[in-house]
Amino acid sequence: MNLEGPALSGIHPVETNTLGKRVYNELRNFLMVGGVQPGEKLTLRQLTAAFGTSLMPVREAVHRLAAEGALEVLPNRAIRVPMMLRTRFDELVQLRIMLEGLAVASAATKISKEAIVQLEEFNQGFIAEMRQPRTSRQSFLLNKEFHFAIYRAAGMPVLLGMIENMWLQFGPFLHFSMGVKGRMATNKFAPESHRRMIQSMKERDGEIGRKALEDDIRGAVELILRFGDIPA
Amino acid sequence: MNLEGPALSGIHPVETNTLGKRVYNELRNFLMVGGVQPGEKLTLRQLTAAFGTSLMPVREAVHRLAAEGALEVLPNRAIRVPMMLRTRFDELVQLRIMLEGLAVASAATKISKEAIVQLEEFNQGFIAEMRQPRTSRQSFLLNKEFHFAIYRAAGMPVLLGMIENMWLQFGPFLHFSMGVKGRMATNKFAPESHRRMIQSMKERDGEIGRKALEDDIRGAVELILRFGDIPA
DNA sequence: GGCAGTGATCTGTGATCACATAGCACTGGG
DNA sequence: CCCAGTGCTATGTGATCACAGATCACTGCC
Repeated sequence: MNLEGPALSGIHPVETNTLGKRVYNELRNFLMVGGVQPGEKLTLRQLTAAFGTSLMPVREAVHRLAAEGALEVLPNRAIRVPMMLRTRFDELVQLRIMLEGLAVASAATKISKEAIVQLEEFNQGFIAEMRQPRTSRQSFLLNKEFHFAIYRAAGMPVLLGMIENMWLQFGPFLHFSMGVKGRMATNKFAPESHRRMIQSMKERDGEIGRKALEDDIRGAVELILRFGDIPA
Repeated sequence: MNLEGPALSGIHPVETNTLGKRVYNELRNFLMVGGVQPGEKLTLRQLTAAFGTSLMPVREAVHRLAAEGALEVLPNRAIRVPMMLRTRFDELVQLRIMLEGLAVASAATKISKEAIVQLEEFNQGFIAEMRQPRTSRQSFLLNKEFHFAIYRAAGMPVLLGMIENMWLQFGPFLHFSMGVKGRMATNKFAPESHRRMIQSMKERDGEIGRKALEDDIRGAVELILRFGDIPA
């Protein structure tokens, strides 16, 4: 059997082997898009039933998410989604602006031309999706892909992990604005700040990109604060 | 039995209940002080033997440390301490300066007078310890306590967790400089920058503190680069 | 002599069982 | 009517067993 050449063009890397990781990824995505309410309690056995596995993979996934701050184990050993307090929200916003700002600035100095083209495609898709009256989860995903395409280009893997972590912890806040009031009225100025970020990449000017990103985040934050009713 | 009053003055909170957490803490400290060599492989069963428990608590601790970037699970599912490459080292330094700089600046605006007094005590102890010819692990611990007393005063719990994580990932680098060349020749200028950090707290000037911290870190970094021989 | 094939051994993963404890509805005395 | 006491249920934690896959030394054919 010839293992070289085009015969293998249709082969994909195996779909994330270990069961624990699959549970982790699904639960993670579920949290990141605001699938559960802050303060809501989860139980291992309830999750095992949902995923159809045994306790073990769920235990691993939950513990890992707890280590990342996306879940919380109370002194009672009960598991819940962290409460969303205003102080925590403000801290997360401040950290996001700092961390993602650094990533944008770093990316501006080293992103490839091909990646910039891809950025423009993501943003086109994002804009098209936002024109639809009924903003869907798709717009969220496209927005996320746009942002992380930049962050990946920064070439700072540790920072990238931190930023993923921030988005993860931010997820439950989205529930407040998106879940309650139907799908969130997406930030109207996002395409504009995205355009400025792309422009900064072309001009290799990190500080312009950093400012555009800050505006992008603050735009979303304003919406959350307006619609979200976050407890003090 | 009267549970109020001074009868309970000698009671301490129970020593970190769950077995998994104890293993996690011990392994964590071991890694943070550079107890294992970068690239060294670990096995669960070897650790279970060392800790005297069953596989379960060790599995939990190892997975958590892997989630935090202090350990690494290879595609072979083997577990090892991450390799210490120069690019990663530089990234960690950059992030430490940014994150810990923010913490210092934030602490300067809100730290209490009592905490400042405690800072001076830590630094006195640190200086005294450094005068000893044979610099021990004690000086490392006092230095750590000094830094984290400031970071805790910043009142930013999420940031605090990130910084702990950075120190954890930094640990194996210390092995290079401390383990190989005997105990590291501690940064001679550390007391000076510590003094400047204390001064900035008193004057409520975050930017002075941030600069002092950066000098402190860069001083240590220079030592590591000089003695450590970190692979490219 | 080099190397594919093979078997034993070791390692991480997943399932199942056992257990201490938290949570809670119920009850009976005040 | 309130509340301490009590037993039941559910939950997270830890131990043990089973298993697939990786690693590696060995072997025997080319």
